[in-house]
Amino acid sequence: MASPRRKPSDTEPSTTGAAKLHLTRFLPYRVSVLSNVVSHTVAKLYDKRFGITIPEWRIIAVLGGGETLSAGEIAQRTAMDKVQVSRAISRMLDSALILRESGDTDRRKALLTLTPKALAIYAEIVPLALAYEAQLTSALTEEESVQLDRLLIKLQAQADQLAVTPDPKNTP
Amino acid sequence: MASPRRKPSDTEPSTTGAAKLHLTRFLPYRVSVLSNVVSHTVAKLYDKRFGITIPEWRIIAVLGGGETLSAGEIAQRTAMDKVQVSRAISRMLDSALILRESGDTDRRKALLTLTPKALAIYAEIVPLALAYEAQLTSALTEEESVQLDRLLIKLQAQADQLAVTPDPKNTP
DNA sequence: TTGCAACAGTTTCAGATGAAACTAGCTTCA
DNA sequence: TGAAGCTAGTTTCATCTGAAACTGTTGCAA
Repeated sequence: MASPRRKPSDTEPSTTGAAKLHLTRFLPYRVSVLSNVVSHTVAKLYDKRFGITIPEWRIIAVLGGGETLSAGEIAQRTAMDKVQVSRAISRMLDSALILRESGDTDRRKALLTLTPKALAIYAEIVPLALAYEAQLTSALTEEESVQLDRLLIKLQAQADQLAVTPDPKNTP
Repeated sequence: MASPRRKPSDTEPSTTGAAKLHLTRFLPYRVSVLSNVVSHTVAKLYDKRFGITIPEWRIIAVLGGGETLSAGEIAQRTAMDKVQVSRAISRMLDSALILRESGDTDRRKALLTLTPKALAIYAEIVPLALAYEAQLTSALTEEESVQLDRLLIKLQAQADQLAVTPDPKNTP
């Protein structure tokens, strides 16, 4: 059935001496798999009904309130890098979802606003997005949802830390 | 303080008539951002010290016990698609991390085993991976870790459901 | 048998990606 | 001023990716 060698009273310390690791219990793997499934599902939703990608959706989401932002500000708020934002914007210009005018004070900054067409998509897509989110969390109790919120905040903060400082011991 | 808008009795019904959506509170977005940061950090770790990618690491992880699996089985256990697995395997063949021999009974299935070189990487990498995971969860209490485990299981199950059946109402 | 559908794995193709180089506009300070 | 160095955003390049097409193998059924 399961484990071939029964006696861990090893005489051989090196061959399989290391700790074992089950991928399905490894947090980075689990988060990645969850994210993939969720993103894929959501991407299909957006693409099928509105013909937009997730980067485009994110831009619509942050500009949906009618605000005007620069590409850099969009990058910050959507956690995308500037290249991704630049490309999404150029697609959105083609499909008349966004309006670009260069700023008066600083002509490097482009001021970006959604077109009515994009605002209409926003109005339609938000309920769908929220419905999906609701379905996703429908398996959770109210209390668990609160826990999830707290855990995600903590994990994100810690992950950000570790991304900057890979190994504390190596940086004295 | 949780919910920001208490009174839905808004005075402006059409301009932003749709429900608003804050990206930073939208679960799919949050999971995606977390996954990106974690994956990126982990990928750097694996690449820098061992010159392997995450797909390769996953294959090493599932074969690390010394098992022999087919590519299809690896795909299942690593949640990668067969193309990804195929490509990772061909890279690993080049770098002598994996051994491939065609099966006796079914010559379509290739039997894959790690080489000693890969097992050595496994032995080295597992402690690093577990250390990263431990650092990631070090911000959580013991109880929170248990909660996280339960929440991830529930969310994954639900996400899988929704991936298969996008909208229950449309499938009578 | 042979014909055909199903399966394992690979390759192709077209698009997505990120790092680094690049362009253009702004700021600083000698 | 004006050279040097920022910053915003774009483009290039090399790689990665997933869907679909393809190759070779097996199983089944007429």
